[in-house]
Amino acid sequence: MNAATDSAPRAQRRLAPEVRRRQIVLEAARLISAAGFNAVSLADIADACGIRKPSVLHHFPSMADLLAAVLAYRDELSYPVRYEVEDFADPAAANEVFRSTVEHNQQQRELVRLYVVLRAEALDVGHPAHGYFLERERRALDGFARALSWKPKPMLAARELYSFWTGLEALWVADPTVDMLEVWDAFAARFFTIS
Amino acid sequence: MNAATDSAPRAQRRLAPEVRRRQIVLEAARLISAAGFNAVSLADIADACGIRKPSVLHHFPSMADLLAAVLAYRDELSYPVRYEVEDFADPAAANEVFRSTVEHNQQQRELVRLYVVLRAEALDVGHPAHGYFLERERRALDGFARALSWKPKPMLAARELYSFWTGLEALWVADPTVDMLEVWDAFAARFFTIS
DNA sequence: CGGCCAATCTACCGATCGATAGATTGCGTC
DNA sequence: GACGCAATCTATCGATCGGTAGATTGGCCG
Repeated sequence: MNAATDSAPRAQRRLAPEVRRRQIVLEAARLISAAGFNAVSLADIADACGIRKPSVLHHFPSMADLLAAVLAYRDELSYPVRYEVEDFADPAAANEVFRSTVEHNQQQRELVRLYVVLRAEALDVGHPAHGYFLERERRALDGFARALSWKPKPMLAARELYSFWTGLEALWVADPTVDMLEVWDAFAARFFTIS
Repeated sequence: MNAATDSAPRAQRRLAPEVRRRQIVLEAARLISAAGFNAVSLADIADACGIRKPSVLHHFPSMADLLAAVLAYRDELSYPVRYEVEDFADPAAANEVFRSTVEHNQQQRELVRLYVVLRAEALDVGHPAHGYFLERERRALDGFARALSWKPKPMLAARELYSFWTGLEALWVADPTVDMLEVWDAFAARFFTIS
């Protein structure tokens, strides 16, 4: 009955700061993506890591700091935003860039869910991630508009594409049986044309 | 300095149960649409109504019951779902029905925001509104597919339309300067065609 | 092997959470 | 004008919230 080597040991286990910090961020991201920031407590995160509340706060001064670290972790894992770099004279090429991102995101359910859940929660001006999503949304729309500069009204097209994009992710998060690529292709077949 | 007739009086004011219940639901809907159910407390709602916490619980046994009443109130105010009744052999007619709903929703910012915020929060299986949105989403998609039965793949088209629809509402909630009708028309010009 | 730094702990804080018990009082009815 | 129902109140509960203070101890370095 010795629990010294169990998966959830009682003994005090030390980890290198960077390792522990990483673990905390990963567990926090997992919990927050499942239920939202407002529904996750310091104790929940500590439990998930097998440590106590003050140990979490030793690595992150406050819950808001931890959330910031989770958002930074999310950015770090996000698909490279090629639509801000490349040239998009060719609609078909633009389509392929967006399409491959959809393909990539379909392998990252937790990260997409984190985005969907936090984005809605952060609509509140008082939410600690409000500013983050304000800025991120602005940059995304600008990038989309640049990638759609061959359209008559690039910003209008960007809003249309961004609406469909985020809506599709939300639908997929709610129902994992949905094939995002199939729905994307149906939309893209009409959207990525010069006419 | 007598506060007896002030807008926030200290004196005990009685209201007819149905009136008080209505007030509580309205204030709860307003607060929840702003910050989400998880961010609103019983005390917040009581304060907004100018009463104490136990008085709120006198009319609604628990917070979950109050949330259910808020959702029922939302349904009651929602635009009549004509796409479940009418015949949609004509794509242009279908477009007009959806379009008028977008037009209507653009006058109901708080209600739309309530939907957007709660929908994301309720992705969590443990959320008190989880079942509500599961059922609602299913019915919406079924209704959309029926209205799009002239499409080669009605359910695929329904998913595409629903993704764009909800995404557009989310974008508009985040940025009220967006003209939903303009973006809708850009999408609909390509979507509601037989080709 | 001894000493030090820091990762983690126990214990606790005041505030707030949703909810309950029971007293008060507004108000319609006879 | 007295009665009784019920809408509202005060007071309080135990649990939990994010966060702090200070003791403990693991593990590296000399």
